[in-house]
Amino acid sequence: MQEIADEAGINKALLHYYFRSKEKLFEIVFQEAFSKFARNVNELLRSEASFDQKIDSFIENYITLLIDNPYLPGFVIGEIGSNPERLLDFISSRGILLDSFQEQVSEEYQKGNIRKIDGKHLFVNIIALCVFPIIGRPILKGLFFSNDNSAFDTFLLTRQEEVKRFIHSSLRPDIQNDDL
Amino acid sequence: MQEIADEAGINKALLHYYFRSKEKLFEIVFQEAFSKFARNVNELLRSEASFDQKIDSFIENYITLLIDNPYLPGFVIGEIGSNPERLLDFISSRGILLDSFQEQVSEEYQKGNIRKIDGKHLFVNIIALCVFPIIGRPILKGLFFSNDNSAFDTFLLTRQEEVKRFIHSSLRPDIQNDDL
DNA sequence: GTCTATAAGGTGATAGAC
DNA sequence: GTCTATCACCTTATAGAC
Repeated sequence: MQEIADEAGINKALLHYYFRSKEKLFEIVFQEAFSKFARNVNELLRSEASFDQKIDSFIENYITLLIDNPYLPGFVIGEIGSNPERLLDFISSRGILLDSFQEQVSEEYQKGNIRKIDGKHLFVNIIALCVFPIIGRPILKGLFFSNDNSAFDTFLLTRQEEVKRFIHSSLRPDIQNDDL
Repeated sequence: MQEIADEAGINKALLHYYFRSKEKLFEIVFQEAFSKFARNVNELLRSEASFDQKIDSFIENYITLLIDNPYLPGFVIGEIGSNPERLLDFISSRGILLDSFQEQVSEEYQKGNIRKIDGKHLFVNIIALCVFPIIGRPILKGLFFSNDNSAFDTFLLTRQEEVKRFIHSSLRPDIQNDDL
């Protein structure tokens, strides 16, 4: 609270006057941050784009969102550690359209467009590939680029294409000859 | 410190008697936890196995390690948030053989065994796919399996095969017909 | 609304009896 | 080695003056 008050150029008492408690302040900030993400996912799942396009634009939007809000993942993970129930309630109530995603995955398989894969795993894989480098930034930046910030930013940007390629490449059906 | 003392059935004073400070205690615990991981990576990179086998056994060992030590990732991420320099020093001094990995990746590409891919991205991808479900456990467990623990444990086990498949499938060279 | 002052409780760490 | 008592400090939160 002290650091937030300093940053805002006011004092702690005023912060409590506005937000009543640390808990309340937290909820407000968290909801705002998180709903960006939920909106992103759900709009996409409902859209009329092809499955490939959906995956591409999800990855693009999501990595851009993460680059613009680099503290969000740490924030969410802290919440996972301290109060997973509240977080889960929050996510569930926003209702991420997971069932819809799983259906779309199995449809694509039946159409022969992708190999067989469990939608749950694919969902986890996509999120993991996008989020992890943001979480691990301080370490990866050090290991890969001797702490050069702009080199790491470039890495994150090339990563957008790389993750798309990685996912699509992995989803190719096992036998490609049908198409030739 | 209070919680640790309670868990150990002693009191805070004795904890300080043994470990001098919270900082010292932390370092000891962290080193022990982390070196399990570093050993794992480095032994593997040095081994004589094929590239495919190395990836497979890394994924297998790593996910097993994470299932057995589910608090490790949260521990490391907390440290990333609070003291990334110390963590980076620690990792660098242990010397994960990143250069060796990158060389092996480009060799495999030149041999035509895999598609072109930046070793850094591949490294990040593999770790991400293994670690993320452990970090996100409380949320994923709720979203996917209505908080059924054993269902989620099964998910993590099937994930070992799934991640291997995902990686290998994604690394297949773009044109497969050469082999036929 | 905004501040100062202060309450109430928790934290890491130490002193000192046993 | 192990405990109790206590310290100096920090945190969230409130009371009350302006």
